[in-house]
Amino acid sequence: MPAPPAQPARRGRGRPTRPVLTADGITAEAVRLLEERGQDGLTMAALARRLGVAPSALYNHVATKADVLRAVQDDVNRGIDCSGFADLPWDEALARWAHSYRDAYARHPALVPVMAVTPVDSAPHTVAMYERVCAGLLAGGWPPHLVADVVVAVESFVLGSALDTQAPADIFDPGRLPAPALRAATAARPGGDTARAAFALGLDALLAGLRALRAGAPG
Amino acid sequence: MPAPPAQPARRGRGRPTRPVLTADGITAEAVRLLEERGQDGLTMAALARRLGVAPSALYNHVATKADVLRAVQDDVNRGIDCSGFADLPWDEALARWAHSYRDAYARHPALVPVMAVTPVDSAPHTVAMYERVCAGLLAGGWPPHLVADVVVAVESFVLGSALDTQAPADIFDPGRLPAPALRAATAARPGGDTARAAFALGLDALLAGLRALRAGAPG
DNA sequence: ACCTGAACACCGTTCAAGT
DNA sequence: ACCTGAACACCGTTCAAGT
Repeated sequence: MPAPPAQPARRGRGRPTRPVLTADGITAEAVRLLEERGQDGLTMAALARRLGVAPSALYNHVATKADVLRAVQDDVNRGIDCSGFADLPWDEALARWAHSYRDAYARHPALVPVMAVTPVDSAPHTVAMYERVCAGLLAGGWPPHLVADVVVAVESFVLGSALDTQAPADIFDPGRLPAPALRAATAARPGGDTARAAFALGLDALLAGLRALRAGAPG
Repeated sequence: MPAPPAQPARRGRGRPTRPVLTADGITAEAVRLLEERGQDGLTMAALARRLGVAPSALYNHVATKADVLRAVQDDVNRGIDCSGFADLPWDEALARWAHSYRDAYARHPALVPVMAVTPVDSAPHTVAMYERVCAGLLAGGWPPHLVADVVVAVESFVLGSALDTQAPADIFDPGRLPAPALRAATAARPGGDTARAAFALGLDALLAGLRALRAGAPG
């Protein structure tokens, strides 16, 4: 959190008597901006305006906008629930983690491509998350050489599902094109939160398959 | 394909004697540009330059850049292999489709967010793809009310996996942060194409789970 | 060291003018 | 109808000048 300066800082146009910005304060404001205004709303200019500062001032604390996104991502990962890996069976822990992970990125879909590609190095909360997940899978008897693949597979499904939450409800409407099977399938689909239903079905299937795979391994 | 004009068109600065551009020609060039220069390389200015035209000329044929991306996406979907749904068991067809789908979007990761969110309406190849997939699942005995969820679940995994192919090899390196389980898991991971290994494991698990679910349904 | 303000090289998009 | 070229309202980023 950006500790509010005891005295109102910065008047003139030189160096302020006390720093106005901190890297953490920039990150916190970026998270808020992303939540309120979405992907396109997070610009360096908008971020600076909300911090009461000229855009160029940000560059004293971050190197690039990608830097800001990485910090925001680590902050989002801080909120993902890994608690199950401490005391639940690995599959139940994985289910809890996957749900929490999906929900977090459904709130921040712009971060999905960032998360899929950004090295974990120097992102402390992200490393802590993976550490708990890997420890839980190892404790659950998964052979070490498969653990990373299991994590990546579940994560790929989670991030794809997070993107899917952004799809409009009528995404599968074929318009005036002929598509009887597609029409039948969408017509038979129950109403409600369809993205959540697809996620639940897929996660159940994925976990059932992983259980079967795990049962075939020693340990 | 943009049929090359029989005579060199366009000299002066008024209306050309023959149209220089077509919507299909713009799409074809956009696909090439995206493959050669990647996401950031696909700008309206670069597209216009390669077509020998001023950027504003594009707007006589497409309404927005998002329009171009939608057309590119439908063109990419044209290349996805749905052949299995005609004569293979549904699970084998789904596996073939998923592999082809993942490979196509691994080549065009910038389209992943587009694909996840864009309505299928007026995208003929995309509608044709979903039609074959749904028909195959219905023919395989899936209850109609589950078909769309199965499609979306597999698709979410595929698109997440396509993004994962863009991750650097050392994405899980925790740097100097303490993370023994994460280190053990990454150290035990065999070399080679790790993204493909994770995709194969996840797809196997997902399909095994879907088979079990399908076996519990009538048909 | 850390801010401001001007500047740079871009974006996507609009629109009057030309044929 | 379909092009050009100028223009608009943006981007992210750099940098000299100020304290």
